[in-house]
Formats: sequence, C-alpha cells, structure tokens
Amino acid sequence: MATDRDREIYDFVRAYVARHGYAPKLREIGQATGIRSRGTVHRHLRALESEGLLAIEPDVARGTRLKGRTSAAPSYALPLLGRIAAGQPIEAIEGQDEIDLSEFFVNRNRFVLKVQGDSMIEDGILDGDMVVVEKRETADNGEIVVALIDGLEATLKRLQKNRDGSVTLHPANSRLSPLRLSAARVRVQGVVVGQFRSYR
Amino acid sequence: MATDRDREIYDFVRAYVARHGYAPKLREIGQATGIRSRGTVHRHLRALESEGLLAIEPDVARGTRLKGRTSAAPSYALPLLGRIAAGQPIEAIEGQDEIDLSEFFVNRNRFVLKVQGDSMIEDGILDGDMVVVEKRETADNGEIVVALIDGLEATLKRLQKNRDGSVTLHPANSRLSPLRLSAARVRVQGVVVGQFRSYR
DNA sequence: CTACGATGAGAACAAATCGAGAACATCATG
DNA sequence: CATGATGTTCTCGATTTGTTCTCATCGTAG
Repeated sequence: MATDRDREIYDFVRAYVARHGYAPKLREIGQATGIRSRGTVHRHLRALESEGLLAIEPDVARGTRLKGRTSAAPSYALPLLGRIAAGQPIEAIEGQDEIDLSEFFVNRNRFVLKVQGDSMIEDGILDGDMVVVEKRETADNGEIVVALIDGLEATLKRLQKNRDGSVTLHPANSRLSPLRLSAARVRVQGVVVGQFRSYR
Repeated sequence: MATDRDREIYDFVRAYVARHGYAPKLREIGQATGIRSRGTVHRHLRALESEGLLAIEPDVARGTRLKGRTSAAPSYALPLLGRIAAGQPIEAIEGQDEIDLSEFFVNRNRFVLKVQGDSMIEDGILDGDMVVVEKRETADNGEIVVALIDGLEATLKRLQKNRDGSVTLHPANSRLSPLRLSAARVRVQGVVVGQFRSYR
C-alpha cells in the first residue's frame, strides 16, 4: 500500500514525465519533495514499483518508467474551453474540443522571429512578440510579410501591390508612414502565419 | 536511452539542420556544447543513432541525418532565427536557439479561451485571439485574469487590488471604463500566461 | 511503555556517463 | 602523392547517478 509520501513522489514523477517526456533523476525528485538523500528517494520508488505503479530500470539515469495508465506520448494539446467575455461563466461552456498547438504552428518551412519595435502595434503585434513566418517569395495583398528592402533592411509590414508594379508596405501604427517602393527594391522573405506571446 | 547530454547535442543538431539545411561538423557540435574532443561528440552521436533519432553516414563530413521521429516526443519546436525590424537582414541576425512551443505553452492546469470583443485590444489581445490561461484562484496586481463576476459573467481584464479590499478590473480599451467591485463579487478563475493567433 | 513501520540522512559501493586526447582511417584537393 | 580536414576507435581518469546499507527520529497500535 502506497503511503502519502509515496503518492506525493508518484505525482511528481507523473507531472515531470508529462512535461518533459522523460523521468526525473533521484536528486531532482528529492529537491522537489524536500528529501536530501537519494537513498530515501530510491526506497520510495521501490515501494511504488512493488505497487505496480512504475518500473525501475536498474542503474540507468532517469530509468523510471510509469506503468498502468499509459499516456506514453505526452500531450501537447490544451483543452479549448470556449469563449470569454460572452457573459457566460466558463464552466458552462466547457466540454468542447482540444486545440493542438502542433497543428496550429509547427511546420516545415516555418520559423520564428522576435519582433522589435511598435510598427505593427495596431494589428496586435507588440514589441517582444514572436511571429511565426512561413518562408515564401511571394505574398498576397494584405498579408503581413517579412520584407527585405534593398537587401539590407528587414521589416515586418502589411503588403499592398500597386497597379504600376510598385509595392506599398504599410505599418500598423498611425505614427508611421507607409513606404512605397519599386518592386525591385523589395524582396519578400516570408509571410506571417501566426503570432504568440508569453506573459512571464 | 538518451542521456541529458545526448539530448543537448540532439537539440543542437536539430536546430543547426533547421537553419542551414545540412548537418554540423563534429567540431562545430563540440564548440556549441563545450566539448573539445571530436571522439566524445562522435560517441554521443552514436548513442543517438542507436536511439533511432538520427543516422550516421560513415566517414562522410556532415554525414549526420535526422531520422523520422520515433514515437517518443514529437518536436514542437521551430527555429528561432532572430529579431525583425532591427534594420538588419535576417540572414545576418540568425541566432542559435530553437523555440520550443511545448515549454512555452503546454502544461497541466492550463486551457485555452477564444477571445470575443475588443476589451483588451490595447494590450494586443484582439477579437478572435486565443489566450492560454492557467487555472488559479488568486492573482497578483497587474496580471490579466479571467474573472467571474457575480458567478455569472466571465470577463478578461487586468486586475488591481485596492487597499480597501475591493478590486478594480481594467479593460485595455480607452473607450471602456474600469470596473470597481467588492471582492466578494469577483472570483478569479485563472491568469493569462500566453496568447496566440493564427492568420489563416 | 514497547514494538513496529515510515521516514530521512548519509556513507559506501557499483554502474554508467563524460571529456580528453592519442592514434588511425577516410576523403577531398591540389 | 602529399597534405590537411574530418570521422572513427580506443583508453584513461574524473564525475555523476543509482543502489544498498546502517543509524536515528517520530508517531502510533498494542
């Protein structure tokens, strides 16, 4: 029968595996649960093993394997609960889909840039935000592009193609002016397909 | 099983390939990870090969090939190229890292909400954006929270705790007014830790 | 009170890992 | 062919990590 302390340690291991995809070291478990002795941690793991909750691979670092409920593949999905600011409590909206971040962002031919400056602030792209860019040589009207001007300066702007063949790069900041340039001077390097930000 | 050091080296190789399109030399891997001996680097690559994470073409310079991912942890990583709008072409700014979206966002106790309305527009949270919320009962001053008012209405606002115990919920939209409420009427359901948006 | 189990600390040992560097092999190039 | 760069294989020693102990403390059932 697993004791409270055993459960504590089991919970930590589970959380760690879910987050990292591999098991913690004895020392990490100890630090997280306030145990200074690797020997003591090991004894707890052994107890959990005899419960069938996990398996210990002898003498290998991070050799703890969770048993039972096999969530082998860590989930990189988050529950999508619903909409906010609609005037309903969230609990009432629960129970919809999950949103898979890998589908959302990850792809070949994409990369991330950290945005500096306020030129796109009115489109909700703030200083310090990350933008996901898909490598492309061409873009459609109205798309936000990474444009290289004269082969020297890279900027983030909204693209407008003019009838005369020139292009206008629009910042989303009323304090800044659009830039009208001949097509030869502008090279599209990619198109912004996503944006994200971390508050921390 | 891949050790920590193995993973470090694998991550570097991945990032390098993502950026250059070809694999690094043993010496480059060593320099990037603080290993002076090519032999040691080679041993790590060999370990990764036996994990099925990559293949080594014998005696070929840059002969490392990333393999299809085993069922292990899928990569939700994108190359982080550098900063934009700094006035330098991107190629010249290229950096080292990858940005791992799973570390960035995914976690237990988190969920996603789709934002409706413009109440946080000046903080760069637009109508239709997704916010990542960490479930919590408490929040610090200045954090953006999901607050349930009178158990009925859920809103996204910036929190301010007043000395008299009441709280003020600040929208980030100058056309809307802050809401000052007694603490009893407001329940914090979570704190916004991230935000993202897809242009598509 | 005593006996027992759970817990933690820490020592001592074993196994695995890691880095350095030497020596050799292979490849590309002039 | 000579040369230099690169990959490969090996051994040595130091460090890290897991394993197995013993000892001490604490709380509780009997």
